Amino acid sequence: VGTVSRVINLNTQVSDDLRARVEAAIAELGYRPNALARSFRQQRSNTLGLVVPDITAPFFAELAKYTEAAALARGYTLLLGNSMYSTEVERLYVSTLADRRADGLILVPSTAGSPVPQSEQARVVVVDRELPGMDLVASDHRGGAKLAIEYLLGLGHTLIGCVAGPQELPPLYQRYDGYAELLRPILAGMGLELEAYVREGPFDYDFGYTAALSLLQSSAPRRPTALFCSSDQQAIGALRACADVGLDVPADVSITGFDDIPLARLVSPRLTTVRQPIESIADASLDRLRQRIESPGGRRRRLLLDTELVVRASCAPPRRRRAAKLSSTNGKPQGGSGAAGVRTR
Amino acid sequence: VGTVSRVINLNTQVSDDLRARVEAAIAELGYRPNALARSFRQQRSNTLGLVVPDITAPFFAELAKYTEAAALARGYTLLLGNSMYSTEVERLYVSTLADRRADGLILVPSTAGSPVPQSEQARVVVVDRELPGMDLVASDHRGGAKLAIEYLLGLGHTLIGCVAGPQELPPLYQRYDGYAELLRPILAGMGLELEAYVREGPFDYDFGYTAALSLLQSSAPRRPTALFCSSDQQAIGALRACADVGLDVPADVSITGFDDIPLARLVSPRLTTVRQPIESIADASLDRLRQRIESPGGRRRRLLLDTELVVRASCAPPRRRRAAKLSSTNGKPQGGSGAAGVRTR
DNA sequence: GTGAAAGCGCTAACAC
DNA sequence: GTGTTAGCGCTTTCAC
Repeated sequence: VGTVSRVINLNTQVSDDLRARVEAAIAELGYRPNALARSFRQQRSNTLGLVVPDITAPFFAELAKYTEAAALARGYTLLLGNSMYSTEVERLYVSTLADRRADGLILVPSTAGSPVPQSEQARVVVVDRELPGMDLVASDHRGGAKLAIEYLLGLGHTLIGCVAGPQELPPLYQRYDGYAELLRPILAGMGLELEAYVREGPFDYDFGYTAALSLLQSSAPRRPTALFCSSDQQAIGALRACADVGLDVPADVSITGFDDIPLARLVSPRLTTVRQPIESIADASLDRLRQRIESPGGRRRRLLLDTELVVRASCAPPRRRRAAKLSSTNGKPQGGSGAAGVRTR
Repeated sequence: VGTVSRVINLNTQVSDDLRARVEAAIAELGYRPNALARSFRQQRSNTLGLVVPDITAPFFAELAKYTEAAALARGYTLLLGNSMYSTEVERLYVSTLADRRADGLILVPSTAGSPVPQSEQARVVVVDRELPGMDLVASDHRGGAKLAIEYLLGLGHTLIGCVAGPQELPPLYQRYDGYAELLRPILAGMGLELEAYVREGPFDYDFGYTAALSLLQSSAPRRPTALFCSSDQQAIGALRACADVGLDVPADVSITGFDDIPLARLVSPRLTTVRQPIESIADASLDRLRQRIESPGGRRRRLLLDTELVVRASCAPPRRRRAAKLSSTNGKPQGGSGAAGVRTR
C-alpha cells in the first residue's frame, strides 16, 4: 500500500519492475485513489476557488472563463461559486472552499464588507474590487473612466450624464470619480450641478435602461448629449432606452460603456467602450495567488492594470454646438489622435 | 471528542448542559470542523456539481444561476465547472467531482460522447442534451422549433432559412429537425432544396453572424425572407449581420431566436423567440438528482419540458407576397390566435 | 528499494 | 447521556 502511494505520486525511487507491476494492477482493478483522503492527508487539494457576485453578468462570465483557463494551465482545478450579490452566500462559499482545503481563493467581493475571516486571508486574492488589507488585482477604473470622458469632451460634449455603479461599492465608485473629477469643473462653469446628471444603481441592463430614461427625460436644466455608463450592460440598456423614446444613437445622444464584453461589438450601434484587460487580470491574479500560497507571509500588493478605449460607433459630436469652449472638431470623432490607450476596431 | 461530534451534528441526545458547554468552547476556540475529514468519513459532502460547456453563453449562465439557487434551497452547495466545450476538461471535472465525493452531478454534455464512466452514472443527471442511458431533463426542443416555424408560416413566410446548431450534438439537432419537418415539404413543393437554406455551427454570436450573411447573400435560388436561429445568441449575431448589409428587421427579414435570454428583450428590434423554462429545468433536475441520490437504483427517466413562443418585434409578414398558398394574414402578425404556448410581451 | 506502521480529524459503534 | 475506541484511505516516517 505504501508502495502504491509512491507509484501514484511518482515520488521516490521505486524499482522499474515493481512500478510496472503496480501500474498493471491499478489498470486491471480500475483503482482510483480517493481524492478526499489524499487531500485530507496532504492538507492540499490542488483546487482553487473563484467566487463572483453574478455569473450572469458577461464580464464575470468572461473573467471566470479566463481564470479557469489560467488555473488549468497551472495544474489546478478551479471550482466556481456564484454569490448572487448576497453576503451570506458569499460567506458560505468562502468557508466551504476553505473548509474543503482549497489551496487558494480568488474573490470578487459583492459588497464592501469582507466575507473573509482573518484566518484565511493569507490565501485569498481579491479581484476587481478592493477590500481593505487584502491583495488586489484590478483595472484602473478611474483612469479608464477618464479615457472615456476625455474622448467625449474631445468630441465636443460637455453635458455628459453618468450612469454610475452602486455607491455601496466604493472601489468601483472610482469609475464615477473619474467622471466627476473631469466634469464637475466644466458643469460648474456652466452653472450646472453635477448631481443632476448622475444616477446610481446596479451594473445590469435594467438599471442602464431606467437610468438613461431618467437622465434623458429629466428636468435637468439641459438634457445631456452623451451618457457615460459604468458597464456595458448598463450601456446596452441605455441603447434600448434611446430606441424606445425615439432618440438616435449617436446622432442625438452618444453612449459609452465599460468592460468591452463580446456583446459590445454586436449591438447596434456598436458600442464605444473602455476595455478591461480581462485575460491579464485572470493571469495576474493567478500568479499572485500562487505566490501567496508559496509564501503566505508576503506583503500585501495592489496591482492595477491599464484599460484602453475602444472606439466604435456609439459616439459622435453633439448635434448642435452651443458652447464653443472646446476647440473645433469639425464633425470627426477624435480621440486625442494616437493617444495611449485608444484604439479603433 | 465524540461528544463534540454529536453536538455539531445535532445528533442524538446530549444533555443541555453539556451541549451548552461544548458550544461555548467551540465559540471560544474558534473551532471549525475539517470538512474534508467529515466527508471523508461520511462518504458524503453535501456538495453537488454542475458542469456546463460554456459559462460565457447566457443560457448556461442563467441555468447555472437557477441551478445554484435550487441547490442552495435544498441545503446543498453547488460547485460549478466550465468545460469550455472540451471533452478532456469535462472529463476532468466529472472525475474531480466524483473523486471528491460530490453527492451528485448535473451535467450539460458538450459532445455526444459521454464523459461519465459507468460507475458514476448513478448519481448524474444530464440536462439540455440527451446522453444515451442517462437521466435527462430538457426542453422539448423539437416542439419549440415547430412553435417558431408555425408562427413564421402563419405570418406568410415560406422561404425560411435555418441557422442550426452543430450537428455533432444530435440531441440539439432536434431544433433543426422541427424546422426540417415542417419546411421540407413546403420547399419541395416550390422545387427548392432544404439544404440550401440551412447553415450548421456553434450556438454563439459569431456563427449567427456568419451564417446569416451566408444565407442572405447566398446563391440560393430565392433569398430567405425569414431566419430561424437555434439560439438567441445566433439570432443576435444575425441581427447584426442584417444591420451590416442594410437589411431592415423585420421589414426585410424576420428573425426568431431560441432560449429567451434576458438580452432578447433588449436588442433592437426586440427578439421574438422560443422560451425555455430555465427555472423549471433547474428545479426538475435537482429534484431528479435527489431521487437518484436517495435511490440510486431507480429506473432512468426522461423529462421533457414545454417551451413557449414569446412574440416581440423581430418578425413581420414578408414584404412582397409572391406565393398565396397560405391564407391571407393581411399584414398583422398572427400566432395561431391564442394557441397554447404563445404569448406576447 | 520496500514493507510495516503511525496517524491526519472525524464519525459511529461500543461500553458504561 | 457520555467517554472511549476503531477505522475511513491515504502519505510518510521508520526499519530493514
